[in-house]
Amino acid sequence: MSQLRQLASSLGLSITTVSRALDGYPDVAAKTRERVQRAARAVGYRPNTAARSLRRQRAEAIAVVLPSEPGRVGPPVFLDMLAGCGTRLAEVGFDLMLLPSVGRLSEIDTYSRLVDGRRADAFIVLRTRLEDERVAYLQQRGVPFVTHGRTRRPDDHSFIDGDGAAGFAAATGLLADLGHRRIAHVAAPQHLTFAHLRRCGWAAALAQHGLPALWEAEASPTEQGGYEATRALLQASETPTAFLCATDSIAIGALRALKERGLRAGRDVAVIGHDNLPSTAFLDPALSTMEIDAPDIGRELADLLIARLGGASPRDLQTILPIRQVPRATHGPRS
Amino acid sequence: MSQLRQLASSLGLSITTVSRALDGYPDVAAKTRERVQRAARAVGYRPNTAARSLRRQRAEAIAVVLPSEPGRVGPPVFLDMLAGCGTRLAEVGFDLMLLPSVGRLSEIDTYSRLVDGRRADAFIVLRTRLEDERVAYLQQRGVPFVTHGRTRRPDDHSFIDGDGAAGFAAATGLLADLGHRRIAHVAAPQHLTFAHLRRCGWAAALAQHGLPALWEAEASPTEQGGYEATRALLQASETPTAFLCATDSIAIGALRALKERGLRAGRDVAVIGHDNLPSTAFLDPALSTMEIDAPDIGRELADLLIARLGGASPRDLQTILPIRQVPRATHGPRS
DNA sequence: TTGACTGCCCGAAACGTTTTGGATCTCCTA
DNA sequence: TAGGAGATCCAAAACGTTTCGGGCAGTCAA
Repeated sequence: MSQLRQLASSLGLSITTVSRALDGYPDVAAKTRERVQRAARAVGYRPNTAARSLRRQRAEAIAVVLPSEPGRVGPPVFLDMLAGCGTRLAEVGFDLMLLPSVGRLSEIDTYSRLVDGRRADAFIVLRTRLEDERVAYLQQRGVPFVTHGRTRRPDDHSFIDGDGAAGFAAATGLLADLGHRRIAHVAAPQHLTFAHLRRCGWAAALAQHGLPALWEAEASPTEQGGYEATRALLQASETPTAFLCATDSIAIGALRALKERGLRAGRDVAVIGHDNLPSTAFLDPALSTMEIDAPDIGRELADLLIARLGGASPRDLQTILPIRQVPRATHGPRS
Repeated sequence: MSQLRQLASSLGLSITTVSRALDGYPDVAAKTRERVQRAARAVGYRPNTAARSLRRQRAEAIAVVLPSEPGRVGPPVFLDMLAGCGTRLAEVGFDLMLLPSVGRLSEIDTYSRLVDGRRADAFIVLRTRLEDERVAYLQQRGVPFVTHGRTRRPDDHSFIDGDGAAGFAAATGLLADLGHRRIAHVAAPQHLTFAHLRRCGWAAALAQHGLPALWEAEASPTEQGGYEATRALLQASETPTAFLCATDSIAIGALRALKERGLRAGRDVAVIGHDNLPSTAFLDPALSTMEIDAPDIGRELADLLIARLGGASPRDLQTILPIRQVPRATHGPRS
């Protein structure tokens, strides 16, 4: 016998009344409601999720499809963000589903499985790309979603993002003010929006300062990628005096490549990263970096999603968070 | 109208037959089955998850409750592991749910919500503790689960774990063979099983080599923790010549503390970590470390879970994976 | 006294599947 | 030709909730 039926008969009430009492409907006597709630708590009653979502026509779940680029899944900070996001979602009764997808092809397949099977009510899209087929798919299907990062046309969807362009422009300006004239950018793959925007910030600031954008390399977003790209940049006849790296992982690889050339970061050459990975403060020299200036971006992401599910328009749910510079020892005075 | 009903009527069949055809029952004519499958593929039919799991009495989902210790959620490698695990689980039709839990109290609460609401069919328990109430709860409720890491009495449940004791014993032996006589251990919190076992390995190897276990500190498993603990160890009148760290994060903090004292890792003093974090190969000097020697531990974890759901006994589902030493530049010849 | 209204409660339908327990038809054997 | 054995198929029940559409007293105003 179903739990609810059991509870109802033990109270001498109908399942209707018990259900309504627990859901807080007004047409239940206050006394009855209290009696029901007490009894429910006593036996530890929880409605069966499948039955409830079948009847209610929603899954009470949010899906995150992990974009599995070759190598690493994503920056470690994803896990913290998802934790914060899940905590907030739990407050309003939603659970978080984590779906890894292997190939590029299976990515949309995973989405459609979740949408068609009504397994998820909304989506979180990570690592957005300039042209993002996931966004296109969800828009076409009319499923609510929020992206972490923008796309080329961010106007028509809800997103949360750091102001990478401003952050990288500021860092570039900082380097220029220190006297650097040959400022290189070690970029992440440009189809990723965050990488594109960071590069834009760098390029814009160079133009503003009348400096040439001659030194630039695209790296896979790993230490190895940063290492290789930096070595390539050091082949030039005139080598850069500053290396603005798209991520801290890239910067760590860059530091290694520079040291192998006998260049001391923070003295002979400047290096700045982005993400403020936990380890960067303990490197020697400590890495100058930057980070999104928000206490809990996962929670903010969840808030956007909740508002979206509540019917708010995507246009009103677009958050760009400021970037905070974290100057340490590697952006050094020099040139 | 339900999708299934629609599909059935468009084919001139009953929903029973369509359902059975898709599920591969033998009492459907081969011709009919093929016709049904083709039609289902054409319209992109997917059974409604809620309805299916209501009827089938299982959620087709596995839950991971993230233990949120203060500070960081867990080692970044968790995300990769979960991705591998989810990929394997998806192959047999299970989805992965990620549930962050805030306080210690809400942890069991989260478990019971999922169990009572039949939201998950099985659990993955991360960061096991010597005395683990989560394990006790799941055992008492009779819910299948697999832990990542052992408990004090691992015999009665299924787990996957690295052989931390052997790995740390081997590393200690390596240091002893290099001539180190004062080998310190910078431990992680000892209520965590992995930390306990690593410390056991260190202590056992010291005893075997007739060396004293005099230098030891417990650190929170972060760079900051390693930094502080190492500084404390350096206060001793006779300071250690080798620092065996429970994790790479701790080791990175240790490296910093040592450098501040003018001690060069790999020359004046030896440091070894564990986890082989992506950045450790690019540090200068590159960190000597170790790691679990398995291509995809997440997938193996999923395999255990699948076997467990298939009815296998927990005793037959216990995997201890070997640890591979990753010697680099910091375990240096010296003493 | 009657009718409308309110406060509280309940029976039954509905959600979209899976599965039980036959029903029908054909073919084969005795 | 009867009857049994297979091969296909299907109607209806079931899963455990939520919610629609009343029903029944009691109260209040006319």
